[in-house]
Amino acid sequence: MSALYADVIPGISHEQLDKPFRYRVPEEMTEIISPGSVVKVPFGGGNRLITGFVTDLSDEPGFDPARIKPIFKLVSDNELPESRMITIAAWLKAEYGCTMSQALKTVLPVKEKVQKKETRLLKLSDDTQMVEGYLERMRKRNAKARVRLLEALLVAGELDEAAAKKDLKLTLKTVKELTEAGVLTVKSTFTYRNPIEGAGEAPKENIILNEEQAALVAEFKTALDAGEKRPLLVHGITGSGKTVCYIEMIDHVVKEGRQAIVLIPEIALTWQTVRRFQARFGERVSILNSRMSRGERYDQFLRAARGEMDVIIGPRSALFTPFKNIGIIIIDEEHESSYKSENVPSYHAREVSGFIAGLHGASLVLGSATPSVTSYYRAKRGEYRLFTLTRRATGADLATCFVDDMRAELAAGNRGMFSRRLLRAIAERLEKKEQIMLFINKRGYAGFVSCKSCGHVFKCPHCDVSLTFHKGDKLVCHYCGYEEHIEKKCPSCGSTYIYGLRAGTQKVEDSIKQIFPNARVLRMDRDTTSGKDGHTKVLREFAAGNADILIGTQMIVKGHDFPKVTLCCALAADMSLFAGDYRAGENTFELLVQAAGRAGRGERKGEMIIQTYAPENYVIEHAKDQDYIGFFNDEINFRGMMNYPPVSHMLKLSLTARDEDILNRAVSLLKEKFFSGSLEEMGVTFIGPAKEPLYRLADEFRVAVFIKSRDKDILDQMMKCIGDYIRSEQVFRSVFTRWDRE
DNA sequence: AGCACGCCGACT
DNA sequence: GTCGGCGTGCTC
Repeated sequence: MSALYADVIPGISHEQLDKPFRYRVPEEMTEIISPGSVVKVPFGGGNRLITGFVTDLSDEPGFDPARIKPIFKLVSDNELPESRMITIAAWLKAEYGCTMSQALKTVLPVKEKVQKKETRLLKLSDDTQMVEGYLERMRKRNAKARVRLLEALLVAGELDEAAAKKDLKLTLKTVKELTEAGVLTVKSTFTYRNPIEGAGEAPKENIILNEEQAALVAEFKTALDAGEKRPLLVHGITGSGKTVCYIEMIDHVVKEGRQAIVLIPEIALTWQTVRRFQARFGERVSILNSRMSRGERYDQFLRAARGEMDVIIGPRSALFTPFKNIGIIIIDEEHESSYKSENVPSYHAREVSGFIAGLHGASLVLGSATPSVTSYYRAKRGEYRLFTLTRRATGADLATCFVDDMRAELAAGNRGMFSRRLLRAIAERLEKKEQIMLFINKRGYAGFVSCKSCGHVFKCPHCDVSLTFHKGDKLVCHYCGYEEHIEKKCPSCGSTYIYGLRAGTQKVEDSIKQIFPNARVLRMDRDTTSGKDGHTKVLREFAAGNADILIGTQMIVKGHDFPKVTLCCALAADMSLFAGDYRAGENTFELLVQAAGRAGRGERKGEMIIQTYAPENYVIEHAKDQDYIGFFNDEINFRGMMNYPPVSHMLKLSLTARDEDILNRAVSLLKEKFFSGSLEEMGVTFIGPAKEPLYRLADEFRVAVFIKSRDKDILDQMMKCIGDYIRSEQVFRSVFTRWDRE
């Protein structure tokens, strides 16, 4: 289908122009124009030709046809970095159901800061007499703006143009005229900062790969040279030395004149890691992180576009670095949830990487000690290649892992929050002056209810996820909206000892201090890490040995290594295990294995203790043995049985409105229109609506519906179809909608 | 961003 | 009157 009209965003960085303008597509262009094309279009009254980016094609004019102008010319350089970014934005729009403007903001995050790259300094001419004369003439002519500027300059000598424009309310015209008259000179300087500059030369590392590592790098090189398109999943246990392999792979790619993007979860982006890359790539490597200003980040993008660097290391947004010819994208710790954006579009770095790698013909490498169930599933199906690293490069042993049944503790009369084994172990470590980490799996904790006597957890009969407690006496499923009254008695064992787990880090700290009054305790949570560097400060204190016990949420488990830690305990593993989310098992397994990896990084062997009411749960059992494959097999079974991703595909549509009635009306309209039997026959399942965990937030009401199908194409069509419907119906005008891919 | 338009003070 | 500067608003 050849489109008649194109949406063009002017390549002028100004907020008011950051929207599409409709143009007619001349016949000879219809076959070759596409979103991402760069064009010249007549713009404004004088029809001056400006550069624009095609964001969309359509058959409707959608604007007064008499006023639509034709595209002047197609700049057919689809190799331009900008053009590629628009192509990526167009893909984001289609894949995640957002608007083009939202997609562009994701891909070109600092577009409005373009002028920031250049600092323009205004300086008066040295010819004082001439300046005085000019000023006098302007005073007579009552050219207020010019007088204002000249007077300010006489006082200050030099002025920053942007600041002067703002403070003195000037237009660019005034400056231009003064420049032309010769009373003023403009000195412009471009500043590019390298965030890791000034660190001095990093010591050269003499890299010797072990057999496994060498095999991995060799495999990568052969596949790349053979044009292999499938991503490579590296399953390597903690300490197997994935980073050295990455460096070798990148080296291979850089030597071919191509660039590399390395994604790392922000907490893992430590100084030491950066140094290792710097040792090999020197000035040609740069980093991005959230603590850099927008301007600093923008500088990195400019440097990349100009070809001044080869390697960028950063969080998921580093994916949008405008390199000309990407050869490799690496996602380390690929299971991390921070790779999914919490904004709109809620893209997943893994999926976007696949698309970008496709554009550039680049290799995609994913690495993890506990791969996401999705990636491992794809590897098993042959969509990804799999490489396993089994040897620990450091030679340290894995921690011994114990599971303590808290039901048994209760039966034995222990009503405290620590098992007897844990208390013994803590005492022993304190004696030996070794360190201890205690953590609570709080992430995703939604307040499930269970029986403390037999461990029975109240679950949704339809979705097989834990029900969550809502005020009053209700238990609710947050996928399908199923509700039931809370029982007074356990339906499984008849005990009345039923309630939700509720333990905070504060309570743990109090309790520990009571039992071990001489122990030095550090607590890490939102209260103790208020400052900008709050948590690094706490972690540094602990690393320096200024405390015996570190208590916190899972954030203490990620991040740094502490060689003196020989005991790590998950105080309430069930909190994340029964989080009311189909990924609860996966998140818990990953967390427990990671925690076990924290214990015993030094020469002394470590111990890991898991406290639970569900010791027979497959997640806990496999975590105890640190058996990923065993866990995966059980987990994928569950996902398949319940039609959860990755076996099925799942979309979530969130609806938010100020008016509860309007929200209800909008949802029933959707149900009426789409929740039909014919779609069920096509293998599409609608679930919900269910109230979101925070149903009422900031005076808005929030519900969600889920759509599942084993066929991704059908789901994509559904998203488009529902999106069009929402845009066409009046009720949805005051309803905010967002899509999430699960 | 850059251009036209229209308002308002100063000067022929 | 009318010339020219400066603010305002629009650009498919």
